[in-house]
Amino acid sequence: MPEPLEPEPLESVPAAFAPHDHRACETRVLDEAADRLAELGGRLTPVRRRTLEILLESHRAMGAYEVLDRLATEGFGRQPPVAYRALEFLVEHGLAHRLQRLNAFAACLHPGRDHAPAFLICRACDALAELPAAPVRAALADLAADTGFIIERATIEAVGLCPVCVKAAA
Amino acid sequence: MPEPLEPEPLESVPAAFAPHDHRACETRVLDEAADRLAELGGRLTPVRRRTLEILLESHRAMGAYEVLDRLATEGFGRQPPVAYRALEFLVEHGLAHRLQRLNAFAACLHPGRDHAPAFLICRACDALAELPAAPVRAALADLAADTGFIIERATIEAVGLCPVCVKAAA
DNA sequence: AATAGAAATGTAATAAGGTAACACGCGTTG
DNA sequence: CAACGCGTGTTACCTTATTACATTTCTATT
Ligand SMILES: [Zn+2]
Ligand SMILES: [Zn+2]
Ligand SMILES: [Zn+2]
Ligand SMILES: [Zn+2]
Repeated sequence: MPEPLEPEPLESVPAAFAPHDHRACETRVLDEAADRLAELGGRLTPVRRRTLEILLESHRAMGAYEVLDRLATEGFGRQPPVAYRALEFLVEHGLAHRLQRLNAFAACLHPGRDHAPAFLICRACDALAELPAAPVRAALADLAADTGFIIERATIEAVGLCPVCVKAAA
Repeated sequence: MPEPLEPEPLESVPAAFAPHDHRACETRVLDEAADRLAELGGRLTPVRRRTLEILLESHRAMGAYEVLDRLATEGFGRQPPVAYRALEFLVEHGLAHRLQRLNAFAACLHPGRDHAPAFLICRACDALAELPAAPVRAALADLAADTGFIIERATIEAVGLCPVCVKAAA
C-alpha cells in the first residue's frame, strides 16, 4: 500500500486533478449532505437530490440550463425555475457552490459548516478543484480592514491549467 | 494642513469610500489611459474614449447595457456589440475591469502594467474600490502551487459594506 | 493621389442566463 | 374539515452576451 496513512488530511493534489475512485466521492458527499440537512432542517426532495447527483457526476461546474436539460429528460419540470430553485437550495444549504466566472454551479465536496473555499478552474479540461482558502481570505480581510470595509462574502476563483493539462501541454 | 505629505502612497481609505475631488480622478485616469495606449499601440477612438469617460463618472461598476444606453443617446450605435466591443477593448488594454459578481464593468483607476487588484463592492451604495492585492494573490498562488495548478488569471471580489454605509447602519 | 488591406463601427438576429407571477398538489395542524 | 406552508410546475418576461454580416474609416504602400 502506497499511502494509506493519510485519509485525506491536506489533499495536496485535489481529487479533481487525479484519477480516483469517484464513486466514493459521490456516495460520501451524498451521505454528508443528508447529515447536514438533518441538522439544518432542509428537505432533500427528489429534484434536489437528483440535482446534487447530477452536479456530482463530474468534478466540473455545470450551467443551470445544462442541469435543467438533464432534469427535464428525467421527468422533472423543463422550465428554468425548476433548476434554479434546486440549485439555489443546494447553495443556500452549503451543498453546492456558484462559480461567478462561469455562471455555473458545482457540488460542494466538503459540505462542512461555513467553509469558504477558493476554486481552481482548468481552462483546458474544465476540471474544478475546491480548496480551503483560509490564508487567502485572511489576507483579503487584512486588506479590507485597513479601508474600513466589512466583507460579507468573497469570491476567489482562479483560471489556469491543472497539473494533468500542464503535462499534456509540455 | 492636515496631511498634505502623502499624495496617495498607500491610499488607506480608497477614494471610492470618501469624498474627494472626483474631477481629478477622471482627468488623471484619462491622461494615464492615453499614455498607456500610446505605448501599447491601441487607438482611443471616440466610442472607446466616451465609454471610458462614462465608466469614470462614478466609483461603481456599470452593466454593458447601461453603458450602451448612454452611448446610444449620445449618437453612437445602439446594438449590444457597440458597448461590448468598447468595453472589451478597455479591459484588454488594462483600462477597465470586469466584475464577475456583477456582470459589470468599471474603469481601472490605476492603469499601470500588469496590476491585478482585488475589488470591494458595497452592497448598500454600490461603491467599488480597487485594491492592490499582491499579498492575497501570493497566498492564492501558494495554495495552487501545492496542487500543481498554474494560475493564469484570478478573480478576487468581496461584497460587503463600505465604511460610509457601516456608519450609516450603526 | 490612388488604392488595397486592416481596423473599426454599425445593424440584425439569436443564444444564454435569470426572475417574477401565478396555479396546483400535498402534508401538516388546529 | 379548513387553513396553512411548502414544494413543484407553468407562462411570460427580462437581462446579458455572441454570431454574422454590411459599411465606413484609417493606414500603408505604390
Ligand atoms: Zn471525485
Ligand atoms: Zn485540465
Ligand atoms: Zn485597475
Ligand atoms: Zn456603501
